[in-house]
Amino acid sequence: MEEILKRPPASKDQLTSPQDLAKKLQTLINRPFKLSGKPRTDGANLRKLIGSILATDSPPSAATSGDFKIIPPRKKGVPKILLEYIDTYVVSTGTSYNLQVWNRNPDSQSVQIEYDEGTQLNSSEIRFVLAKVDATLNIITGIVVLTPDYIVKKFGQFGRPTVKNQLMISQHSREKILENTGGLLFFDEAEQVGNPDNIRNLSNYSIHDEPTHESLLPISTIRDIVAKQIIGQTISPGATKNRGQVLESLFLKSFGYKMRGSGLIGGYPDIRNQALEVKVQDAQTVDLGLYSPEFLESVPKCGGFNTRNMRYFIAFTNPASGIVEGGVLCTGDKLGRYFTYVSEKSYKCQRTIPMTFFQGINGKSVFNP
DNA sequence: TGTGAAGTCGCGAGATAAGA
DNA sequence: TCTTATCTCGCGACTTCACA
Repeated sequence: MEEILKRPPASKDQLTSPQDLAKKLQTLINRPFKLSGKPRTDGANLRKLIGSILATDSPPSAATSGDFKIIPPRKKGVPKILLEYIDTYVVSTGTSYNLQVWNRNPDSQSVQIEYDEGTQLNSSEIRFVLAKVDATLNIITGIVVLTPDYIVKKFGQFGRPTVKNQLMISQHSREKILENTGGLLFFDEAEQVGNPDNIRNLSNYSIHDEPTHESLLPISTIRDIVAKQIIGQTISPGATKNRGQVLESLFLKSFGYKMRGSGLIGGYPDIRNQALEVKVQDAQTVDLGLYSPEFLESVPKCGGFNTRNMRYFIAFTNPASGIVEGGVLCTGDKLGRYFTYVSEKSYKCQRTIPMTFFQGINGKSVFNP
């Protein structure tokens, strides 16, 4: 993306009005836009396309570096195309579109850019540019420029922020671990929990039952089960969205739990009856979700376990074959000693927009229709 | 069944390190 | 000093789950 687009306008009043933004983007209607199937790539391509048009069609002059401050740390939540103070989104298929806004509440007055002369640009002034793409014809069929207040009035408030914690396991660390015996990095519990003989009782429990003295297995027993029954198993790379559940099923079977109903309901931890959270990972990022051992938090209905003494198994799968080649098994408190937590939580606000809304703008580029 | 919340995958881009 | 490679991490699209 052009460098000029990454700087805010020289002053707030230089921003192109949203009505004029919609007019400028009219040229994109019926323009070819091939979806790659990689969401992040498609989002970046749309941003570049919109950016290239706005950068060449009498854009605002950009502020010079000493004249403004970006307030959020690490520019978190600041719109990508700062020059026009917009974020862009691809709307493709489905019956509704899930608009996700990262690290800011679009309906708040939170300051994003502060000019030295005293004026500010805040969250509620960011404009949303949504492009409806026909996935069959591979063309842009409609553009809509929306303001946060319009979205709130028409579709309702943005939902409660969803927090997401992440952990990084570098390629180097991963390779080192896979060189260990059995490809496993294991740390025993500080104090032994449970009894190895409890495995005989597990058929009487559901994995969602609260852990008890009669159900908990020591983490060393879990290690033996992982080594013998989990490592070497295949989790199909095709099952992209439910690989965690496949791994959970493998544990369920290995522990001897009886499957009841659909069995797997997600939540934290995955296998509550063993105070065990399981993750499948073949990329560097491990998505920890709402709970992270970085922050000590008690876990409800989990026998007094907290995020630090919760047991974690992170399965390293081969990205091509899906075979579990190794992994990490330890309590939460050990994870931070060997891997890196992504600093500061990210959160997102979500707002569902029915797809019928986009059908109404077919062939048009409009502002707050 | 519809909707909001939570979870998953993994890419893009910026930062940093290594090499020429 | 410049270029290239690698690492880091922010976050977009999509899926799934929980619950009213």
